[in-house]
Amino acid sequence: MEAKEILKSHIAKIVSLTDEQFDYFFSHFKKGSFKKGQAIISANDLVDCEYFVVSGCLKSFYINDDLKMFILQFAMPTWWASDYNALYNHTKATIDVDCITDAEVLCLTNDDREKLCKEIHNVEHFFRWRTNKGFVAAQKRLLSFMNNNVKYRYEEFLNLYPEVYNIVPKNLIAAYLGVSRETLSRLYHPEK
Amino acid sequence: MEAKEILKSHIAKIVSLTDEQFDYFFSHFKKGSFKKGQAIISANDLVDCEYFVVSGCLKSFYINDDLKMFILQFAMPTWWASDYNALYNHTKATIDVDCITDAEVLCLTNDDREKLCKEIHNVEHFFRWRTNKGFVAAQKRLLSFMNNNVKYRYEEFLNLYPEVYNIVPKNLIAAYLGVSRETLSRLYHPEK
DNA sequence: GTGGTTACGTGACCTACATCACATTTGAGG
DNA sequence: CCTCAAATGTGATGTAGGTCACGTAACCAC
Repeated sequence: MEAKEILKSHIAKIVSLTDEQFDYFFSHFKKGSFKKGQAIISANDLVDCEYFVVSGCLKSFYINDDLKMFILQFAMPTWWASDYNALYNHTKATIDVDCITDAEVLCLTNDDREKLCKEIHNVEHFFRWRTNKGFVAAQKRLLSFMNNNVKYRYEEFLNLYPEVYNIVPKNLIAAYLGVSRETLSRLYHPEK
Repeated sequence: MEAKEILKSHIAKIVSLTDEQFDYFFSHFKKGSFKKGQAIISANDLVDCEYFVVSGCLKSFYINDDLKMFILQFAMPTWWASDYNALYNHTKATIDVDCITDAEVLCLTNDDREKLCKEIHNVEHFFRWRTNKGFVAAQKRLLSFMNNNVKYRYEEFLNLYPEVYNIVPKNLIAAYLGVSRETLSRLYHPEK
């Protein structure tokens, strides 16, 4: 399936756009192809786009002063990624986005999104819906963080994102769970 | 200032509504008054409203099987609160919302919000903006959780929400930070 | 007032997870 | 098919923060 079709059916699940509306909407996206390991956003960049994943897998992550990595989000096909804090507030990136596998994405600038939201009411509805989802997911993850130990969170992750689990190395899953890779390893290889 | 004025100036910071539009918008809200300690949403309730705080302070929180409390959010005047997961997905509440102090709120049902978002484009814009803010804040908190120790997070909280810090007892702040009240106490009373 | 609930302080001890160190396996690229 | 880097396993040891226990102080409600 083409990038355009993938985006179209993704949007259609939430709002109805006429073909003309969708074509107009789509005309604001720019295709991008990236290789495994390649950076899409780097800390201190100016961020002006968000990225819709057509194929492959991205991660968005923060690197702290000790060079420890924390993964905010994985992004599989039909998911969106960016440094939303930087994007919305026109500040420099504090997080990185890069490719876990080769990936194709569709880029949409912040300005174009805002323009489209103004011009097409249903587009604004779509983006509101999407953020609502993201907000609820983030709150759930926060609660799980406070409430559950690593083992539970690991299994929860496995159930929630089996398709990610199958692609992503365990050290990255550890970085998503906020735990050391050693501890994660010991979880499913109980010593002795 | 009246509830209506407070809501009006809160909205006006983000979008412009005509007076007629705002009056119509406002006509969908129902006033509510609650006493300190009173529950607004209880786990297993059906949730059909979200709440705009006019005065006082609310908390939304989860109680786990060991009866330990985790605070998702405080809500001061002009902030919004609900069990958004339950509200958006029409499921039963898994979190509670109650009053830390006497409080006045404006209630808006989910159906009315959706109706208003459809009818008035700018209203949809406002709610998209609001959730964007919430999403970014939740992601920041998540990162801080993974990256920083309790002491740092406590000070961060203090800087971010000084007005909450002055109202709310420390055991609730501990529940927000996801830490035991004993540990929090030892932080600023370093034992000799 | 007084009694009782809620907030807060602090010591002793426990535990989940981090860190460091090193060995082993895997897999992608030449 | 080889090589080298990345991913993974595992032991020893350290530590932030939890839990339990108990005591004091502050604040209602009556």
